[in-house]
Amino acid sequence: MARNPIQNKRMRDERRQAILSCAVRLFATRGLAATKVADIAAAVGMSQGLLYHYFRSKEEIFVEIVRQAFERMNTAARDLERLPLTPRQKVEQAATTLMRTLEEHENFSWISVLISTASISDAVPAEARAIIRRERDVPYRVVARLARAGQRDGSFDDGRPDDLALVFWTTVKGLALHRLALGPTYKSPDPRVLTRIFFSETPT
Amino acid sequence: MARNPIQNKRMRDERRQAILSCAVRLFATRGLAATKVADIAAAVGMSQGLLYHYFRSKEEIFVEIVRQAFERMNTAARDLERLPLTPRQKVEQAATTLMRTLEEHENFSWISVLISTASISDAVPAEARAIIRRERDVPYRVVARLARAGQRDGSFDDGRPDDLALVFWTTVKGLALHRLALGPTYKSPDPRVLTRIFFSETPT
DNA sequence: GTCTATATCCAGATAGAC
DNA sequence: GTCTATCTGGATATAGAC
Repeated sequence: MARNPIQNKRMRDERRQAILSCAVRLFATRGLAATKVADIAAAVGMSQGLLYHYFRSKEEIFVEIVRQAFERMNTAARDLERLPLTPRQKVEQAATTLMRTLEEHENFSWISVLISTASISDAVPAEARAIIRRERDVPYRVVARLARAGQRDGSFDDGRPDDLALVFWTTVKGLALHRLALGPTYKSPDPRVLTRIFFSETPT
Repeated sequence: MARNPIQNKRMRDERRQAILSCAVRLFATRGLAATKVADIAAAVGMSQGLLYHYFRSKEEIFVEIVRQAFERMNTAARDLERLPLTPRQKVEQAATTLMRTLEEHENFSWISVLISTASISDAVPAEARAIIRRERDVPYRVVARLARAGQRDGSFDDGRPDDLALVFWTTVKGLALHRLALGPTYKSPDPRVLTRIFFSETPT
């Protein structure tokens, strides 16, 4: 019974995703170097040898995680920008969504921390570093453009748009870090602590 | 010519500090596991073997860094709290000092990142984890008390004090991360992005 | 105190049976 | 595709000369 080669590929892709999602948690909590291939294999429930049929090396797994993370994050940022909403509504939606995601999807925090630490590490694969350098500015630029638009239409307070975007995202990254440090105890703050960066009061 | 045993101890302590300050940078940028003892020894300019006359292991170096970092940070936080200033002035001073430190002393960012990542890692020595659990809340509590005081005397806006403290410190930690990611390009934002967490406008 | 040399261990990657 | 067994390199920590 010869199997469909397309189905074969799909099963292979699913297996690769399973490996990636187990590895994210380990890389984020232990770092690349301290994570053993044996740990990843155990987490996903396969032998160490088999793992090498899906990825050529531990580093390749890491690079693939970084690649996918930026793809999703930057797509989401650009999608938000295109929605038919006012700058103020976009910022409010972003803040609410981020606070909720932070609470509900632990995975978001893991990936955030993984990228954050990889950004400053010189112990990550060169290819990962290249992706990071190329992609990391996108969400900052989207928020900076939002800030500029909101200041133009008068609904935002003053402040350098680049500064505001910086504080916005560093707060999100900081909260992700905090969320993991606290574990299940964590409760996201009111989204207004984020929107307040851009405008003081919130009358609808 | 027999040497003074007190002088001997002082020289030994200085040497230990030199090792620690070299190791901070390496641990922060590579993580504990990826930092080789040989790297630390090379950075401080001694042989690998000699390093073991000052510390029993790589992990002991790490623990000592964490211990000293919390000692300094928490002392500074408690000192600020005791100054004869209004809550508003204390927050403004903290924000200004932190933004300036961030820009001028790269070391602050390294230590901040080291502690942040160590807080969520389960690949750090148990003793380091114990210190972190015991000490990490101190700065949050100081700022939360400040927020409460400022709300009582009417100079701060509303908002849950714990939320405000959380956002304050996560922003600082996030900026430290960003500062290292950017390198010399980095320029701190206006301190008002921090004070704005507590009160909207800044008339003297 | 300082070095060089080395014992020991452990993890990444591979080979080859099923 | 999946496993077990193994090769190999490299890093920690120690030993011992100076």
